[in-house]
Amino acid sequence: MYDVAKHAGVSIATVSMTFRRPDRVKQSTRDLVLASARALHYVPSASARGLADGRTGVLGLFSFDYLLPAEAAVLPTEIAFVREDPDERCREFPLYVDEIQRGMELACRRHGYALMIGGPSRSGGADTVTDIAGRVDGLAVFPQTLPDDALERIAGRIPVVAVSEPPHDDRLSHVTVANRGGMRAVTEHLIREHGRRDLLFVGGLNPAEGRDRFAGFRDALRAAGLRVPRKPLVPETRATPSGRAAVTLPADLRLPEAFVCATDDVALDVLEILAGRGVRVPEQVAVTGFDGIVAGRVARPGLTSVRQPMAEMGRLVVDVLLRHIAEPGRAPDFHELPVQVVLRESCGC
Amino acid sequence: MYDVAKHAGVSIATVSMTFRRPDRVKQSTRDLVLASARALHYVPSASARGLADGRTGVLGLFSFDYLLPAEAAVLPTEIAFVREDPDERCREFPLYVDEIQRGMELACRRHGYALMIGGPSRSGGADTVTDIAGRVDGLAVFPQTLPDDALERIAGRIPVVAVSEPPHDDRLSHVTVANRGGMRAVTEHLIREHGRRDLLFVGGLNPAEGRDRFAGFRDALRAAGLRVPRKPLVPETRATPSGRAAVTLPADLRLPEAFVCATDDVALDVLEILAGRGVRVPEQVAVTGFDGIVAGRVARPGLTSVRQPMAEMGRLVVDVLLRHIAEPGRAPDFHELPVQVVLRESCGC
DNA sequence: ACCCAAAATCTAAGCGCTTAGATTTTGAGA
DNA sequence: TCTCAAAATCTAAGCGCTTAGATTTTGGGT
Repeated sequence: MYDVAKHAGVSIATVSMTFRRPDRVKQSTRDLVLASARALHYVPSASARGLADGRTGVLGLFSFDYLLPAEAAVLPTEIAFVREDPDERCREFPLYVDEIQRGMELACRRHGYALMIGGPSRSGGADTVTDIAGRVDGLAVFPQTLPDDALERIAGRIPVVAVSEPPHDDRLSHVTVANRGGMRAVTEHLIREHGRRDLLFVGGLNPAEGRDRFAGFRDALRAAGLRVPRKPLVPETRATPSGRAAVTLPADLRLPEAFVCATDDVALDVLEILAGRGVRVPEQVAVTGFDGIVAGRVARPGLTSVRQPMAEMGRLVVDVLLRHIAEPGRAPDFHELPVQVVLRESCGC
Repeated sequence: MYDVAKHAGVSIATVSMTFRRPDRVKQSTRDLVLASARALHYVPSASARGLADGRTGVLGLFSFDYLLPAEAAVLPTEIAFVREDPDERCREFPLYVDEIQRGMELACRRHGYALMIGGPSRSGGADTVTDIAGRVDGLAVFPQTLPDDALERIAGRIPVVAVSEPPHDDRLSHVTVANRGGMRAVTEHLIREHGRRDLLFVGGLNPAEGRDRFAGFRDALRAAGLRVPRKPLVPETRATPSGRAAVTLPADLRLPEAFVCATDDVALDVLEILAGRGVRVPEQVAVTGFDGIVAGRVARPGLTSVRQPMAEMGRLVVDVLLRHIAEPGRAPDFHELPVQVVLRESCGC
């Protein structure tokens, strides 16, 4: 900036004004400054600006600790022909968090913010997060990515919204979905439309979310006058070749009339296990999921699921952050968005 | 930091050292400082650090100007049941750029960098990009997002790599794929394995990329001794209800034995048009795409395509950026990655 | 030609950190 | 107990911007 000022024969304040408040600078001066900036390849330092005016113009997203594929996949140097890509690929991307992220990207762009994406790395989560937190004006975090005390520390400095997580800390804003109602709806569908009465709930990996969904499952059974189980089936997991944690089912498991799964991820694993055991879905047993991820439509049979409005969630997360940035000290917001039951083949439809 | 220093009874230099070079601080002092930091909810300012040491620890991605969906989608407040989601949804996400982005995310995280995502917004591209450029240590840009002069201006300040774009400026690093060889391979597959001899190349929306792919198409025809067309069919586009630009085909178009499309996006539009006209694929005509996007596997029939190694590209982009950051003044890198032909039903397989 | 408010521009004080280089503390060895 | 190099800590000078408030310029009215 000093160079531009010298080149244009003005003070640095004028250069700054030219960019920040062009209306306050005489036309001729403005042109002069802009010409100099162009000539010198001037790129303003966002760090300096952020330091000077106390805001960065960036929102942050602290995302999952994705499995990090092996350092360098060995690529064929020749052009290869493959019959079909393994289903596995869709299981890793896009997940529902990716769709929420996309929603945030769009919303950020619309509001003139950039989005910074980080997540826990092997070096340990707490450090990385203050790293991110120090760069942004507001932060969205996915569940299970951060210890609560780190969250609160950050929330004391900048707005934080917990995404896709049942409210568990009233000092944080929350954006979540109708986990309970959605699960109840899909369960009732199985009962009413497909006459299934022997339903088994298969739990997921996130206990908090799963709790609400299990409650919805029980609501449906209770309303239908069926026996209401006390606990979900909590499956074991194993690591797939690619490193993903996949659910396993006991070999001697009695086959219910339907597996009601806490997440699509679990449901897809269940579908795979059943296929491996020669069990036909939905003829012998129905399977449903929750989330509405892309892999659910690629699967055969197509997975009946409860879709979260992910893009909308992302948008809302940004709205909430911006609102709290504009209005510091505002009380935390709480939003629960509606869901949609997507009927495909795996429920019997 | 000043508060932490006061609270711990040390100088700010010691606080800084505690975080940057812990080995240079006595154990007892370090504990004291960390305790104070925790007590005061200290979150270091990345702006200040970036300003002081000249690097931000962030890589940037300047991405497409996605179509921005209408402000607030009206969500049902009741739980709705839908039979299936329209294909349209997969057409918008994830695109191949999203998969590259994901590759960058992972690579960034592995190297302790954060990733900042921005793109042109309605307010005009050139401003936003210096905005992004000023925040990062290196920048990846997708094709057609920026005027060349803006790119060069930035490249004069920080490393820039053009992603998925044939080299067209030797002052920039490039990461691209075997567009020509890949297209030749899939075309030869149609000719050799399926006996198609009357092939029509349908151009895409990115002329530069399309040029190489068309060249590969011609290579295959020439090698097979078939008549080699001078030009691709460049289709008109129309806006879909959701705002996407979809390809159209002349109503009186003579049906070839195969549509060889420059991108999956075009190929999927072609599939849809053909379905609308009652033409059976692949029985009456084969269709192939290029890119390997997720929507291609969701489509019926499954789309035969040439898959780019997108995750790998993202990883490589990050490698190139980091290399140039570590070694300023290094000459631009150029990488062309191999592709894979994915055979599904639309080619007749 | 002169006055004076409005417009344009400038001066200078930070913003919160990093890091040479200066200063103080430490503790092993005499 | 004293010495002195090594270890620990501190002082202070920026990093490149923003923005009050001070100063200068402008130009319409007399």
